[in-house]
Amino acid sequence: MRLSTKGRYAVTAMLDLTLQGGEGPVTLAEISETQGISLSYLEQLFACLRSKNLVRGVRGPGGGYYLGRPADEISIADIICAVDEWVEFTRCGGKRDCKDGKRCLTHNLWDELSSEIFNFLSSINLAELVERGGLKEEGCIKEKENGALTTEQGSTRAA
Amino acid sequence: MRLSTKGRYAVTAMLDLTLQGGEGPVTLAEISETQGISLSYLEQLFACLRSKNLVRGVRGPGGGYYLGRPADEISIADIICAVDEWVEFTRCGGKRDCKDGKRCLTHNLWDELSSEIFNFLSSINLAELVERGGLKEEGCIKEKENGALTTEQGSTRAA
DNA sequence: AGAATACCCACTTATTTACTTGGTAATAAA
DNA sequence: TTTATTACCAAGTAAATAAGTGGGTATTCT
Repeated sequence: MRLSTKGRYAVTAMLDLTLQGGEGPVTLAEISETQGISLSYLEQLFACLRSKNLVRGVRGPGGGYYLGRPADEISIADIICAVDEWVEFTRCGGKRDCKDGKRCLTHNLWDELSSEIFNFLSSINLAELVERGGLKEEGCIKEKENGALTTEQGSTRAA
Repeated sequence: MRLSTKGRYAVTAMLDLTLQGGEGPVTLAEISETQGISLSYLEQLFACLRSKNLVRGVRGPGGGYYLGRPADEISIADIICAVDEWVEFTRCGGKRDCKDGKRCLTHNLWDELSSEIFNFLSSINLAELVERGGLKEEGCIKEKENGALTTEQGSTRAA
């Protein structure tokens, strides 16, 4: 499981694409400007996204990028997987001794936690995010009563 | 939001601690051996965990580490926050022009997604993980027929 | 023809991971 | 009291990754 800023960049860019996508293709230059991501880095990210058919490029003047399929068919997990490798590394998989069971247990636990997060991210798609203008609306996601939500320095958000 | 292998190491080590914790303190050497993490790297991770009172060290022969509080009061988010910095960087926070709204919108969307993941990780504690030997059991998390996740209501899982 | 765009690749730099080395401090047991 | 065992500490190195640069080529619209 891996969820780094790289994946976040990709999600942010895809959100931008979804928001502006109705009016024809969106150029990387626009996204670069809007989101403050370097153009060439965006190109690299979009090369990944394109290879997974999450976006479709159109060359020439007036060109740019479309979503590769409807926004409600692109999950956050799709995007992060495309750029983030997401390698499920269990070192015990083959080479090392894992027959005592103890090590495998914690590994299994982590693996399941990992796939749990994956399923969660898979259950959210771009259309939902954009429709709601966020996640806060009823029915989808509720804030905790303690208001433990995003802040710039969130290290004190623990329960 | 950040969820790297560093946090995974910490969670794995804490799981190991929870599993073996009943029989007195657990040494870092044991965890290092069991989990295949270098001793000094573990020391660094545990320095972070200790500073947040997630673990308690006992020096001298027969020493080692205990959990800092009951396993059902330590969430996965607690652990990851302790070692992973978890800085919520929204560049638009102050300096750059963010009045056109477009950029802020995608940033807000991401921020809320980020805190959603945070809440999810906050809702899982070590005791649950160990009790169930995993997450798949009924009662905690149910899979929908389509494979997406369901929670009791909304997405704020009962912790 | 020329400009705008995607597309491509090889490189650099900065940051983070993961590990190493070489210690000091406390404490249980010999 | 000595010694071994552990936590604790700090300053590094090495490797991986993230992020950005610079130089192109290929399409396609005007």
